[in-house]
Amino acid sequence: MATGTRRKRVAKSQEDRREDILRAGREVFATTGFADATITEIAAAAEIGKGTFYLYFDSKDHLLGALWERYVDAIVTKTQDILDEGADWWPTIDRVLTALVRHAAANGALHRIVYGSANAKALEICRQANRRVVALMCDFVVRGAEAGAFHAHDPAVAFRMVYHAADGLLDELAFQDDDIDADQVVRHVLQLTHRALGDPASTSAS
Amino acid sequence: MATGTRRKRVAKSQEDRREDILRAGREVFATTGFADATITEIAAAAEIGKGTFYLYFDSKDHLLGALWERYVDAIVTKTQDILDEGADWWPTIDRVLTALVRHAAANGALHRIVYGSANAKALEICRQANRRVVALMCDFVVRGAEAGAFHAHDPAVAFRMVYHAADGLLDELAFQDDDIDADQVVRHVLQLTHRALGDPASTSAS
DNA sequence: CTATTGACTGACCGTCGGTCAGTTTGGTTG
DNA sequence: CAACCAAACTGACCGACGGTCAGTCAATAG
Repeated sequence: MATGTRRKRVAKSQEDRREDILRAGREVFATTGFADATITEIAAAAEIGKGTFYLYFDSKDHLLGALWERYVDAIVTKTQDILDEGADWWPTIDRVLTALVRHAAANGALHRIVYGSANAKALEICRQANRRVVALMCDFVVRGAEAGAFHAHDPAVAFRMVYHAADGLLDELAFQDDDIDADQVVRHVLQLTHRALGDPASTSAS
Repeated sequence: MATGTRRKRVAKSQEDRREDILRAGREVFATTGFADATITEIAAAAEIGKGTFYLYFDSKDHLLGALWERYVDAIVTKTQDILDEGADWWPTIDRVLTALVRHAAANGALHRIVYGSANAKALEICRQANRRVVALMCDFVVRGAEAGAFHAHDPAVAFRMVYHAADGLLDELAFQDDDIDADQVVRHVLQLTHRALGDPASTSAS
C-alpha cells in the first residue's frame, strides 16, 4: 500500500504485547499480590523491559483497571443479552442477577485482587467500570416500576442497594473460601431483590 | 514511691503525643489525600520528627486504622446503648440503623478518606473494626428471628446484606455531595431493612 | 546497500518508607 | 545541688520502587 505500511515488523504485534502484559499482570497479582507486585516483576513475567511496560500502560493501577474492564465487559454483554431476550420483568431480573453472581463467584481471584489489595486509584478505575452495569440495570428497574412490576420508594436506589448488598456479600465470601457456593449467594440475593423491589409473592420466609 | 516511678516527665505525655499525631493525620489526609500524604508531612504537622511518628504508629495505614477505630468505637457504644434499652425488635433495629447512617453521614470526610483513598492494608484494618458492629447486630437479628419478629432464609446474612447496602449507598453519596441528606438515606435503608427482614407491614410501596 | 522508523531497553533519578545511633529531656537519687 | 539514667525524641541515612529518556536495534523502503 501507499506510504504508511509499517507496523507488524516486530516479533510481536502491539495487541499481542498487550496480551502478554495483561496475562503477566494476572499471574503476578495472583501470586505476589497487587500491593507487593512491582513493575519490574510484571515486566519480567511478560518477558519485556520495564520501559516497554510504560508504552502499554500508564501504571500498575491502570493495568489492573484494564483487567477489570475485561471482566466488566463480559458482564455488560451478558446483561444486555438477557435484557434483549425481552422476558417478563421478574424472570429477567432474576436471570441477570444470577448471571452477575455466578460470574463474580467464578472470578474470585480477580475480586480478591481488586477488593483485597488494590489501592485507591486502581479501585476508582474499577468502580468506574462497574457503573456501566449498574446504569443498565437501574434503567431497567425504573421502567419495570413504571410498568407496575416493581414497587419501591425509589426503584433505582433500591436496585443500587441490592447491588451493593450482593457485592458486599461476595466480597466477604471471597476472603473466606476459595470456592464460593454461588447458588447459595444467588438464593440470598434473589430473596433480597424480590423483597426490596416489592414482589408480592416473596413475603413469606422459608 | 518505690523504684519504678517514672513516666510523665516529658513536655507532652504519650497520650497527648498520640492525640497530636491523630489530629495531624486527620488534617493532612483531608487536605493532601491519604495516598499522597507522606509520613514526613504528617510528622511536620504534628510538630515532631519522623522517627517519633514510628514510636506511636507502625505505618500510615495503622494511623488511619486508629482514626477509624475511634469512629467505630463511637458506633459500637451507641449501638450497645440502644440494644440495652431493650425496646421492641423493630423499633430497636430502626433506631440502631438510623444512628449508624446519621453517624456515617456526619463523618463524610473520614468515609471519603477510608473508602476513597485508602490502600488495601488500611482498608483491611478498617474493615476489621466494622465487623464489631456487624457482629453485634447479627446476634440481635438472629435472636429476633428466633423470637419470631424477623423472617428471612438466613437472618444474619440478610442483615449483613442490608449493612453492605447501606454502606455502599453512603459511599456513593459521600463522593457526590459534601453534605449527605442523612434522613433520606435512613428512609431508604429502613425500607430495605423492613422488607429484607420480613416486616409484614412494609410490603406496600411509597 | 543506506536511511528511516519506532518498538524496545535498562541505567538513572527523585522520592518515600522505615531504621537507628546519637541527643535531649526531666525525674530521681544521694 | 549535681550526677545519673532511662525514656522520648530526632533526622541523616539506606534500600527500594516508580517512572523517564537517551540510546539500541530489528525491520522495512527505496
